[in-house]
Amino acid sequence: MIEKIATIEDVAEHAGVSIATVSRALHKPHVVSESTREKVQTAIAATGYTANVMARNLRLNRSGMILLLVPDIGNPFFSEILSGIEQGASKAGYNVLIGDTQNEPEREATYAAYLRSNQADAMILLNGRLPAPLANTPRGIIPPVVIACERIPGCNLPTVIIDNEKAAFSATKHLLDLGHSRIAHIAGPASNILTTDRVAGYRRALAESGIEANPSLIYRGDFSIESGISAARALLKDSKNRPTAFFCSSDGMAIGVIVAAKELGLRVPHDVSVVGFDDIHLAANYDPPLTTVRQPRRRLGEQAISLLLARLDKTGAIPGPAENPVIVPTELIIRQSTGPCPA
Amino acid sequence: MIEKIATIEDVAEHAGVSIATVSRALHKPHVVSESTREKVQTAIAATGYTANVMARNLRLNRSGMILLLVPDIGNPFFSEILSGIEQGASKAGYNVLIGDTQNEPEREATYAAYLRSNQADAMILLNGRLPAPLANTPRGIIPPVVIACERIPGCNLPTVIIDNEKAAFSATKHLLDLGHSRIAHIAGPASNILTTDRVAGYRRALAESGIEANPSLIYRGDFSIESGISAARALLKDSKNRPTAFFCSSDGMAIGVIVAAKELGLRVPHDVSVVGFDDIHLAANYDPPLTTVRQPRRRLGEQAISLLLARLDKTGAIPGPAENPVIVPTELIIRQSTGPCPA
DNA sequence: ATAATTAATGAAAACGTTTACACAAGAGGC
DNA sequence: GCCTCTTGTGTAAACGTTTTCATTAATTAT
Repeated sequence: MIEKIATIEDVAEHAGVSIATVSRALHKPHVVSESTREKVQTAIAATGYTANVMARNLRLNRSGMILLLVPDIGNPFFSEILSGIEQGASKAGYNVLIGDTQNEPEREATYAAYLRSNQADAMILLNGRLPAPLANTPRGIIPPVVIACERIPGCNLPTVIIDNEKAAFSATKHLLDLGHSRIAHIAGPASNILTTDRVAGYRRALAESGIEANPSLIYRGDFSIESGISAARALLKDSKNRPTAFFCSSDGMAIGVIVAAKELGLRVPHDVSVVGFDDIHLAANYDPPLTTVRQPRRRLGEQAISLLLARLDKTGAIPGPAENPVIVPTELIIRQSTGPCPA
Repeated sequence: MIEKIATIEDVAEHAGVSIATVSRALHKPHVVSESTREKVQTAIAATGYTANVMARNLRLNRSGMILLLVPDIGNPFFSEILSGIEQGASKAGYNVLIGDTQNEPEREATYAAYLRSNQADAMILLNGRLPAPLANTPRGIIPPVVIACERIPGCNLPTVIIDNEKAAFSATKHLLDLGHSRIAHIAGPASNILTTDRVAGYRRALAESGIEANPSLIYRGDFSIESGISAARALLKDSKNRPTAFFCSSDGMAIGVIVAAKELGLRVPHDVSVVGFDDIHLAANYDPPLTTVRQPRRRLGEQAISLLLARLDKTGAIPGPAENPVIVPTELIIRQSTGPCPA
């Protein structure tokens, strides 16, 4: 007994109509008479017909797929953004295909080619870099791409981000207000625009308090717990003029700093204050609960998908980037990892 | 200037050959003469041709898509499994489409329908439940589906899991060996087979030590930190005969227990020992570092995809579940959240 | 009554591929 | 010189849809 999947032709035959009528009964019911509509319905039930989406998409010249490029799907930071995107996409009848690029330009290029090969209708970039095939798009043609999380300088595609400079400023300001002056900054990777923006905010806050930024207090990590640990170990070694506070560019690195501080017998926040970035779920339940900059991750995803859907709707119209980039607000969440500067 | 994407026909014309030859030059190079192969190559370069994957897939009657059903993509537990799957899949030329079911049977059914509608060639289930459309597959027809993480009783599809009973046994045994006898168990949701298996392992360990399991020491959570907190609050309230140790069915709940214990001024492990499950990345860096059962998540994913690929290869052959289920070994990682029972 | 409109349907083209089949030309064996 | 093989290529059918266009029947307007 061979499994034969029913096609539209089987349905047509069973209902005694043409395949065109079956198709219309499904997609433009108002244009087909009630009696035949019923016949088609029973035929569909009888044959167990399910439309072949691939054939449909080929005809319609769309894939129904939105490609999402993320640097690392394992990072919980991205999963909530993803969730916001997924929800908006599926409401609009799209599926979200996740491309885990692992920060490799090669993989980015491979995925970006999906746009050309009709495997995806549009793309959202969370990776902060324009894939090669996209970079040399002919002038005047705007690809269906939205950038989220990290702005890409010199690229005027629709973008939704947070104000990293401002967020870093307020985090640093919080530490200054607590009386700290030796404030270290554990930054992200150098290649990252995030890093530049946050360092700038950190610097501005110090400057406004009349403090000259000390380059030896800026350390470069990679957002991971481990990089936070090693940064803190290095910075806290010299017990004489060690920093009394850390502003970290991710919650992971902040946790790393706390781990290292405890290792050295330092209490947080009594001896050392620590501010993170992102407000991952665990931040509230770490010991001590983390003071951090909350990124509205779900909102970020929602905004990104809605920008993209708008772009896909206007078939030929200029997708006016009226206010580009879209900026979603952050919030400094003060918990118990920060306290007054020790005497 | 209208953007016109080159088709195989454009290439054929440009090279002065038929479209059949172009197709062959691409997929069966040995069968076409060297000179035309070169002509085709230059034509491709000149036109900027990229094959339309959708058309190709329609013709070949495949989608190149593997559907992965997960209950919650936001859970970091799944992301490493995903990573293992993704790697194997992309090596075999497949893409992985993630279906976040949010534990809703409706969404599971919607996604499972992708198999019928040719949007996916195969499916991997991490959600521990057979989607409705799959449940009534005609006898004798084995759908291209692999189950991972949670076995589904009465379902003999290829499965790859850990031995939950045994893992729970060894975790509980570890606590017994430390002298604990009032050992609480924070279990997972009742609907979950995991829960049953782990409770059984917990019970067996107690029984082997001649301890009768006390039903009031078994609490039901949902794997979240929050549920761990409320379970521990309830169990630790009665300071008289409170448990001295907790075996938790997830690291999240274990962290919750620790949060609650600290809240009450109890020290871990001095006053209370805690064992988790999963060994998520943070477990090693929590305070204290968590004793936990390590699940080889990447291996789990790799095994699942390799089972699936094997199934997809043998076109009609019986995918002999020679050893079904495949069991990947777990490991008890002893860190500092467990210690001897207080006097 | 007849012309003009509307409503419902079917035939066939199209989407961009892959591949079964047919065919032509050249190579080799007798 | 003829038959057979091999090699390379083209023609056309198929994959399962949607949609344009034409056709018929039924309704309305004149």
